[in-house]
Amino acid sequence: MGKIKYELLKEEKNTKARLGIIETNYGRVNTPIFMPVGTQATVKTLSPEELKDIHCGIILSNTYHLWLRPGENVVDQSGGLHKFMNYDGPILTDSGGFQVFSLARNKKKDIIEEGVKFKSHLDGTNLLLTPEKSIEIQNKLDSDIAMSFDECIPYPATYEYAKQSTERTLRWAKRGKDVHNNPNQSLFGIVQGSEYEDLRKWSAEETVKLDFDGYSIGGTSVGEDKDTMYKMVDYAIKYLPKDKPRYLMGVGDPIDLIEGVIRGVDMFDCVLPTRLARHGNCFTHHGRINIRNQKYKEDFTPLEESCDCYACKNYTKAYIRHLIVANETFGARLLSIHNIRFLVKLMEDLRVAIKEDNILEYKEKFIKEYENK
RNA sequence: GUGGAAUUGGUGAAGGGGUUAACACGGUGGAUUGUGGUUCCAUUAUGCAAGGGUUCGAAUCCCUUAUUCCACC
Repeated sequence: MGKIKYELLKEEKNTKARLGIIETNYGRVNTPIFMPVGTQATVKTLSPEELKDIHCGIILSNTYHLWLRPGENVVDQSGGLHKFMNYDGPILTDSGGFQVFSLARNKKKDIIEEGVKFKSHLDGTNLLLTPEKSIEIQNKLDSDIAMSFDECIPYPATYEYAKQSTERTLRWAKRGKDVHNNPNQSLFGIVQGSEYEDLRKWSAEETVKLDFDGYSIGGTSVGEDKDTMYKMVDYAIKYLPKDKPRYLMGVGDPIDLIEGVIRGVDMFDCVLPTRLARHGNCFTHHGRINIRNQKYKEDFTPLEESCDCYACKNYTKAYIRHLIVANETFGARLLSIHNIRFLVKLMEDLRVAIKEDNILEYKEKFIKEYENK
C-alpha cells in the first residue's frame, strides 16, 4: 500500500483538538493516540497479544538500540521488524538521536555537522551516527514511520545555542530525506527551537517546506515547566499543515496528554507508563499511587474498580504489591498493562469528547478528580 | 564446678575513653515524560545485655547479675 494516509475527520468546536484516522500497512488507528514505547523491539514485559488486548494502535521502537543489538541486518534478514517481533500492528521508530546525544561526552567536540560522535553503551566503542545512517537503518528495520535524526535541545538553552542547533536539525532533516528510499515507510520531520517563539515558527515553516508525511514537536518534556512546554507546542503547531499528523514526542503525563490534544496534537509516545510500572507506580483517576505503600498490604480491591484491563479484572492491590515488593516480573507486567491501558483509555475518552465537542468539560472533570486524589 | 571469650538497630556488623554510633541489607516515604530494565533521593539506634562504679567525659575501663559459646575437671 505504501505510505501512511491521514484523514482529518473533525475539529472540536471550542479548541484545536482534532479527530482523525491514520491508515497504515498494518491497520488503521484513530487519533489522537498514545503510543507505548518498545525500545528494544519489545514493550518491556509485554507480549504482542497483551498489547492487542490493551488496544494500543502504534508502538515505538528505537533505531539506536536495534542498530547496536542485534543489528539492523538481523532484523532485515528476519523479514523486518514486524516479523522479527511478531507484532502485526503499526510501528514507529525513533531516530536514535535522543540516545546518541545523551551518550556524547563532550558536546562541543562530539556534536559535529556530519553527525554525533559517542561511545556505545554496550562496549565503549567509538561510533558516529549521522542523519543518513539513521535513515538507512530505519529503512532496513522497515517500520511504518521513521523519524528524522535531530537534536533534542536540552532545557534551558541559550537563544544562540537553540538557533544553531535548530538550523542544524533542519539540515539533517533534508539529508535524511534525500537518502530515504523505503516506499512502504513514511518519514516525519521534527520541529525544534526550544522555548523561543520565532525559532519554533522558523523551524516549523522550514520543515514543512521539505514536505514530510507528518510532523513532530520535539525538545519538550526535558525538564521545562508545564506552561513552557504548552507554549512550545502552541508556538509550533499553528504552522503545521492540517492534513498531516502531528506528534508530540516524549509526553505521557495524563494531564499533558489532555493539554496536548486540546492544542491539536494527534500522537504521543512516552516511557512513563512502563517505567513507572517497573518501579511500582500506577495511574488511577484519583492520581498516581505507589503500590509499594504499606497501606495496600491488605487491600484486596483492584487497582481501579472502573478499569477494564486484565490486571484490574483479575488481581488485587495486595497481590500486585506483594509481587512488586518481592521483585517478581509479573508485578511489573500487570502494572504495565494497567498503566498503558489507562493512557489508551484516556485517549479513547478524549476522542469521544472531541466528537461531542465537550473536551474542556472533560478536562476540568478529569483534573479535578486526578489532583484531589 | 574451674578458667577464658562474647553480648551494639529488624538483620549482618564497625567502633578498644572525647561533641550528632560507620557501613551494608531490610523497612518506610518520594522521584521517574523521543527507556543505558531492578535505578536515584530522603529517612530509619536520645542509644550499645541489665544494674552499679571510676572519670570533666564511657558503647569503650572496673564490679555484680543474666544469657551464649569454648576449654578443662
